[in-house]
Formats: sequence, C-alpha cells, structure tokens
Amino acid sequence: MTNAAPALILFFLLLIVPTWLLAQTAIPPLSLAKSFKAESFSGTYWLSEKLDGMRCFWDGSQLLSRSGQIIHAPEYFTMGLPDEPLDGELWIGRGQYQALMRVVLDEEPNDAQWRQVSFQVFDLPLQQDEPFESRQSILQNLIKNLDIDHVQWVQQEKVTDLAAIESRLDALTEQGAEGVMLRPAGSSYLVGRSNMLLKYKRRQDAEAKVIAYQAGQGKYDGSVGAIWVEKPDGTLFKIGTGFSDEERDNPPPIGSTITYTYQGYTERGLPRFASFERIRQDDK
DNA sequence: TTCCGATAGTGGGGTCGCAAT
DNA sequence: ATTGCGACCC
DNA sequence: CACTATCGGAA
Repeated sequence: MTNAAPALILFFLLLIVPTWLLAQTAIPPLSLAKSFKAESFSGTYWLSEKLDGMRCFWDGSQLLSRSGQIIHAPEYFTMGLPDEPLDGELWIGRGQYQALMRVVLDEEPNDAQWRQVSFQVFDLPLQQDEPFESRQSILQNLIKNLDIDHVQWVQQEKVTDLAAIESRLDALTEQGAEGVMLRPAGSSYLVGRSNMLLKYKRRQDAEAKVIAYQAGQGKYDGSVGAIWVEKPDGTLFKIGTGFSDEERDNPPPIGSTITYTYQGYTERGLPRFASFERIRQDDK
C-alpha cells in the first residue's frame, strides 16, 4: 500500500491550511463581461441595467462568488432555490454597493441586514446552448414559480440601434445606475470573457494636483507605482493606473495638474476607479 | 502585413478577519 | 483597544 | 474595478 503516505500528507496539510482556503470551492463557470465598443456595434442586443452589487452563482446548494468563495447567506435566503444553477447579482439598490458588501462579506450572516438584499437573477448557466431568448423565457417562468420576494428576474429590453443604447445608458445613469449590460440576440451562455456579455458604462473626468509619488513594486521597482493627488476641495487620494511604462519613469511633475477619469464616489467621497488620463494642457 | 484576443502583471478604494502591537 | 496585513469584493 | 505590455494566431 504505497498510496498511504500521500493520503497522510494530504490529511495533515488540511489541518494546517488556513480557514479561508477551506471556504473556497471550484471556480464557478461564469460568463464574464467585456467592454462594449460603440464602434463595433452590430445587430440586435438585449439590454439590462448593470447592477452595482456582487456577482453571485447559485450552484444548486450554495451561493458562490466569482472566485468560488462561499457566500454566507442566512438559511432563509437560499431556502426554496432550485437544483438548477442560477447566475445573478446580490444587490441592495443603486448606490448601495458598500452597504451590500458589509452585509454579504460577514461570515456570520445577520438576518435583519440580509432582508435588504435581493438576488437579481439574469441567466441560466446550465442551458448553455439555448439561445438567450429561450433561456430568459425559461428563467422568467422559473423565478415566477419560485415566488420568493428577494429572488427577482432582471428585466431585459431589446435594442436594435446604437442611438437606443446610448439613450438608455444615459437615462439609466441619470437615475443612478452603474451602466448597462448588453447581449447579442440569440447568443449562448459562454463561460469566460466573451462578446456574448458586454458592459457599457459612462465615466466622468476631473482634475487634481500632483502631491507626491509612491514607489512601484515588482516590475515597477524603481519607477512610480502611484501618484498622490489633491482635489480642488482638498481631499487626497491615489491614482495608480492609466500610466504607460514610459510615464511611470517620467511621471507628471509634483505640483502639476492632471486629468483623471473615474466613476462615481465612495462613501468617503473619493473618486471610484480613478485612472490617470493626461497632464493638463497649458500646465507647466 | 496588421490587428485582435487572451494572459500576466501592475495599481486603486473598501470590507472582513486575524495577528501583532 | 488599536494597528497592520492578506485576501477578498468591485 | 482600472489599466498597460506582450505574444501568437486570426484577419
């Protein structure tokens, strides 16, 4: 019996492995979004609101995050969910991302807090080869029959031209949505990043003054990893993306004003997803 | 030939949980 | 009780 | 999440 030794080693490894590893399961086979490019618009799409929450995969017995972490939901929350996998988003409401994270990242679920959370379901991962429209009609029926208040079907609307997409994106953004998701008509459920699932978001831009540099790590050892900047109102934050390698070696001068792009603000009032754009024109 | 597409590798704010102080 | 850090979420 | 750099195959 030469296979006893490996089994013993595995056994002792399991005793030592940190608990966060034990919480991990296989990575769920999710369809992941790419960015929609207006230039490459073609054909008919289904459009839905991009919900600012946490991606959630129901595997028939557990809620899993995108990387396969177990989401510790209260028992009431998963009771009655089908054997069939569901793909969706845990969501509280527009602009409530951080509040949601405080609820769903807690390993000891709090029922009262979870009562705010809904599972917004937008696809059936198992019916990969069925066209989007038929998956949706099955899904809509399934959700309706479940009749669980906090499990909801995400509304899809058909759009046939670019102008319609732009105007819906603007209208929804105006109402506080994060953006829109687009799927080509008739598309299958493709695992991994593909053009079968597209996200389209608006970004704002603003200016800030460069205050300091922060050293880079790894391949950016010896150059700039991020810059500290100050908004006109005095708030400080860092920008660490958007630079070319050349710009990290020759960063915007201290005291200069730069333009950055971002999307909304955090609860503390810092720009979210800030990215360096350029040094302001007519600036030193 | 040029152009995508996928991958690897940097970086942000924010949250929880755990260890060190 | 506070701080710092890693590993997650976006 | 944001982005850049790189490489190999498609166009």
